[in-house]
Amino acid sequence: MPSKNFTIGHLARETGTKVPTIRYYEKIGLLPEPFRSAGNQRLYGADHIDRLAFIRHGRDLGFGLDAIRELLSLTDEPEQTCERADAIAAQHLREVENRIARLQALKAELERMLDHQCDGELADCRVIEVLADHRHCLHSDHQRID
Amino acid sequence: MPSKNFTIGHLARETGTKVPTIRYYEKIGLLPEPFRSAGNQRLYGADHIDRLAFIRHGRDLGFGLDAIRELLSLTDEPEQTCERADAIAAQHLREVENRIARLQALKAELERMLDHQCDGELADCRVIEVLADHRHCLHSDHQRID
DNA sequence: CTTGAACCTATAGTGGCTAGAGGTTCTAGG
DNA sequence: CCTAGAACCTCTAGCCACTATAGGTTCAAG
Repeated sequence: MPSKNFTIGHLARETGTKVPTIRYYEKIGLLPEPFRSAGNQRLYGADHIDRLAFIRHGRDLGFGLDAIRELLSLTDEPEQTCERADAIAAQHLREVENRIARLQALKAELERMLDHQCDGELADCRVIEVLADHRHCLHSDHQRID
Repeated sequence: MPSKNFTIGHLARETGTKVPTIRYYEKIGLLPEPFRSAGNQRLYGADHIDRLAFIRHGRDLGFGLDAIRELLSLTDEPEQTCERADAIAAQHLREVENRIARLQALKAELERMLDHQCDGELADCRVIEVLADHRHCLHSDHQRID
């Protein structure tokens, strides 16, 4: 029987997570409900640390909670092959690459906008001008960010 | 007196915006309340098209609605210098650059994770392994994305 | 006069938390 | 044993920028 020693504050410090975030993960079923003390306070064990660290690391790598949920469920069936885990990671990599590409197009456009340093009045301001008229843009087919 | 001819659907098509988004912009005070028809339907004029196009273009370039709100208010006082508009755009450019840098670190980490193609069982899966143990990462000091 | 598209309002949901109110429990010191 | 204050509890609302749904009204064409 593993030790059930940690308070939620300990778990938070141990994993670099904020306390409300831990309760949030529990509410959405990402962390199992822990035991409670006589006074109704949550008591965690080492297995919770591991699971939460896994989640946080997934978040650090930009995975969404749904992806993390699936990756967690995969670890519960270790007889499976890597196939699904690799697919999830590869899909995420593709999304990250897409976002980088879109942000780089944005960066170029913003730099172009700022290149024309105008010290004059706002009526001649390049920034405002570009915003007011889409035709000033190189690529008018931006996709929404985020 | 300018013509007040367009329905909200026209304005939406004209600017590539969804109808509920236009109503949302009105609610948060980004678009002025338009005239209404006898039957209470919104009627827009050319000035609304310009203003909405400005907003959408700002969004395409990744500006937040607060930044756009300020840029719009600048255009109402054209005797101002470009200084503030340039500062807003420069600040946004810096944020975009930061996001690109963070995403590129992420991309490298994900590629490293997927490099080790494992056809074996999930117990040996590199993806899971890395997620389960932060020490597998090159940089353990990721900042949260978004 | 009827059909159906487009409009109206109002509310709730998205993701991933975060902040606050208002109350209880635990722990250390006196 | 008592008290102060830190840490815990639940519940609700807020963030961004929309998007979706429900349930109703108005408008244009046939």
